[in-house]
Amino acid sequence: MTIMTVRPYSQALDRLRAVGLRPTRQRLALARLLFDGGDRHISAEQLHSEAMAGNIRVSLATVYNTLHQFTEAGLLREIVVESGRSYFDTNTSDHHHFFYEKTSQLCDIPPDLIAVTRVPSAPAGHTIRRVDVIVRVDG
Amino acid sequence: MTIMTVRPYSQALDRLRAVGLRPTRQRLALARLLFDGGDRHISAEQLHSEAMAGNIRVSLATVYNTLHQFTEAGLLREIVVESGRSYFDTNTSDHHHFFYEKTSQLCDIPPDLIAVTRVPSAPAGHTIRRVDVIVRVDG
DNA sequence: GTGTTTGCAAAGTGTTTGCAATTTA
DNA sequence: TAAATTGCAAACACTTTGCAAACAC
Repeated sequence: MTIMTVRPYSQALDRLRAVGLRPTRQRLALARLLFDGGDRHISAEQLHSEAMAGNIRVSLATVYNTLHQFTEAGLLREIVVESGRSYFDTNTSDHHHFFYEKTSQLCDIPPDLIAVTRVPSAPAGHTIRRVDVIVRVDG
Repeated sequence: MTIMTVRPYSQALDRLRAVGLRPTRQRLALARLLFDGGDRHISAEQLHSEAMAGNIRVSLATVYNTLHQFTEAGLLREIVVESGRSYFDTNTSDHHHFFYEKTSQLCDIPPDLIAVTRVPSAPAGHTIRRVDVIVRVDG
């Protein structure tokens, strides 16, 4: 039995087309999970579990590949806060993060709530790629 | 053949005593490698290699244990910049980092060269543990 | 059809753990 | 000697890879 639900329009297909990634079943399904629910911070294993829960057959290897392709294409931003696990942020605009160490949860800090001033210029021969600010909170 | 060199006084023993860690041969040797050469950013495997190169017999497991004990004791600070590898900073004072993505090298940014202003207060029920700023540069 | 993408299972990397043997105080 | 520490090897968690089968255009 299949229950059909009316869903809001998904931007997944558009996003894939915009960056020139072939909209395969797996990529589309993952893109929907990632982008149709507002800003998310998610690990590969979490995304894979969600896919399984939603009856989307995707291998974990494909989830990893897809997350990296999306990141390279600029649809995602990778965040490193714990050694041994990567998170991917669907919000690719300029902002920073709270990290709840106990629960391993990430939470956006809007750019107007925090400011890094006087960023030193990059050492000779180097370019600043990004400035990451992680505010680590306990509890 | 062994070449003896005159070395400056090592603070390793004092540091271990100060934090109440039993000064075993391994801990002393690692503390010397860590603290007698100025500020360092080092991974467990790197430290283990240095120990081997210096004819100090320490197992990798002990290097990991020791790094964590030192970190808990406040002698080191752990820095996460790449998923899958931890670095330990012998400089535990308040400062931030350049991270050279190509070479995976870390470099201190003195606190007076960078400033995070308007750090948002921690969400209710939480305390800010630390604010990490990573300036990622390529090359 | 042709080149791309997928899934699987195996391999890889960095880290942690259990426990007997050793060392320290 | 009693308690803490070490080393080993196995276990771990997460991630990547190689390659044949499946898929998209």
